[in-house]
Amino acid sequence: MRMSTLFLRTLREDPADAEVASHKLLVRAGYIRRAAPGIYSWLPLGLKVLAKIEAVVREEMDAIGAQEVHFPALLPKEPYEATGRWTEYGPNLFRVKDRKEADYLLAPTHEEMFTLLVRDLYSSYKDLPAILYQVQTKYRDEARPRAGLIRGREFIMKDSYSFDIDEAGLDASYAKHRGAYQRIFDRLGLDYVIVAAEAGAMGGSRSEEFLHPCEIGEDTFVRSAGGYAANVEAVATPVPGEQDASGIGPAHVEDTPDTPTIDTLVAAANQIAPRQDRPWTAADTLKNVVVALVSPTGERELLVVGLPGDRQVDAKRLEAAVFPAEVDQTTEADFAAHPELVPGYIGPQVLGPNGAPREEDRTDGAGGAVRYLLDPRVVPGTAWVTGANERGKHVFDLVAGRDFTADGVIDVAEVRAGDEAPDGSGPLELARGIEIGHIFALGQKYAKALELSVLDQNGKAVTVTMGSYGLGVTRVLAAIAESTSDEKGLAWPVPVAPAHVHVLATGKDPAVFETAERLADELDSMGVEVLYDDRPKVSAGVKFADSELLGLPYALVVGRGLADGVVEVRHRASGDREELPPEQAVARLRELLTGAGLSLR
RNA sequence: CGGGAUGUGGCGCAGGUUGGUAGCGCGUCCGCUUUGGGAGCGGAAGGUCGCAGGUUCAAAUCCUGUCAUCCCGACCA
Repeated sequence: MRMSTLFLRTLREDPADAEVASHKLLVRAGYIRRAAPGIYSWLPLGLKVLAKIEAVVREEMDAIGAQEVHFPALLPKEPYEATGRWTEYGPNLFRVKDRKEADYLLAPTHEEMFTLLVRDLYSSYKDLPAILYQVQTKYRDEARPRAGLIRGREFIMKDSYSFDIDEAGLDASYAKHRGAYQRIFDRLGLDYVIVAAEAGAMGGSRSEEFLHPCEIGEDTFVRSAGGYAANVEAVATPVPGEQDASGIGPAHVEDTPDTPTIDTLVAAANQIAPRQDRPWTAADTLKNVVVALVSPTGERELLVVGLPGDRQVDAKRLEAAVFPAEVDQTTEADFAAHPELVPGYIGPQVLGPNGAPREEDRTDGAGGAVRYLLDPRVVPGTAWVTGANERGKHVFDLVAGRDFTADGVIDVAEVRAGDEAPDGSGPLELARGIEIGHIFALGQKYAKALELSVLDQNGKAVTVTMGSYGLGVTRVLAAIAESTSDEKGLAWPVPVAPAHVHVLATGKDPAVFETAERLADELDSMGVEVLYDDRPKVSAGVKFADSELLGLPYALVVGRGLADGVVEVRHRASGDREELPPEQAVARLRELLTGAGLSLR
């Protein structure tokens, strides 16, 4: 490639709408351009990188026996109605109508299509196992696209699907994918952790996420020194043993005027009913948080979550826990429908099984007691200070199991650094990451919904067991850019760089250009991908700056040193420079690239 | 959905209170000079000032509405 004819314009200034490094630099360096919010056009250099990443992905997928297919991005709604996702996916689904007003969608993922394809073509256990995949553009109408390619509304994903006769087969397919993903990210030079995740939206039984640890990541995950790692949405709180409450006196109501918050309550408790052994703390209180849930069919229901007062409800954990219902803000009307909920003084005595009988046929959330779910820490025998359902009053020594019960358990309290790992492997630390891959053991949800079964050895129909495995190709590209770039620009690792060596001819001496061109040809003939900056009348400073912005792993500078018989080899990532005679420089580059795993002629 | 900010040549921005010829930097084009760290000088092209109404002799500027974009938030009764 020659810079003089390459379709490229670099920008000196950051685009105004970019916040994160990968976004700013990919736009400035002319790899991508914004077409609409969260939607990007790909320019020549960007496409080269994309192709490199896709090639690695394809090689490793093919290596586990997966076969590539390609579905349309534009699909009819029927298959998605069959699985319920036409509604479950909610506003995140791009919906379109054709001229006959028929509903279509831009696929956010393709479980349905793969399932139907296999159902149509396969009918025997002898056909299984099978793994199919595609590299396809996906569409999700994100509420808030951000950070350039990291959270876009259009993005490229490799999605694959495994089809097995039983759980053991699924386990094998799952393990194959896990291994393939590890090899892919290793080859791409992208740091990652594998964390336990919430199967949530895909309705599976178990799943793991591949996260690239990164400050600007949107996923919070935890890990312990002992090796436990999980998405914060999937952390299971260790359940303490039941307490012996026999020594705790009966619950008693106290006047606690003007204590609508946990802080004011704790202060009042220490005034009104001080403990002998230690002061009251927020952890002694039972906070009851009202949330409104909206089911996919639009039914609204109130839910009260009871949790220790020193913890807050984690919105993402809550969303994951109540899926497919959505969490909505509570309104005046919600409270009007439930006069027993006294804001600031809500207590378990009127909630769930402790409250009024349910009127199950009501769908507006009114009538009967509000459903009540407890944090796992609130085990039977624990005593709490909590609301007395009357303005200005709280109840003390209210014992779980003795004085109240709940409809169930919900593990949605915030996870904090220092919390114990559920497997006892030590305290947790919190970190952020970019989700670059997600593997799901789906089970039979889609196979059942779409009636995918095969005949087994006995001629009996058996529902197929599936897995689905996503890998965000464009997001991986952004993650690599994010983690390898510096203040000067991009700095691609060899396996994904749009080209390997940036040959720069600096100066105006014709000998410089002749030598540069000859060296570029030499490199090219041994299989090195070369970007040659042959632009005349462009100053050395501009070429250096562009070269650093574009971020090829190595630069070969032919310029003023040529008079002394040397050229310069520059290492983009480290900034190292070496001066060598031209022929040695070529040999040196060959050595460097071979060392980076490239096979050259 | 809530809050905040912003919409002015390809990109980044000023101008707006005080209404009166639409400006600067980068980029692009032409000429000359320059050429190892985003060059200099001279010339040039390129803009319905987001959109729609309104006020006014006159609107980028004031008023109303609307659309869009970006950032933060989303529970903590």
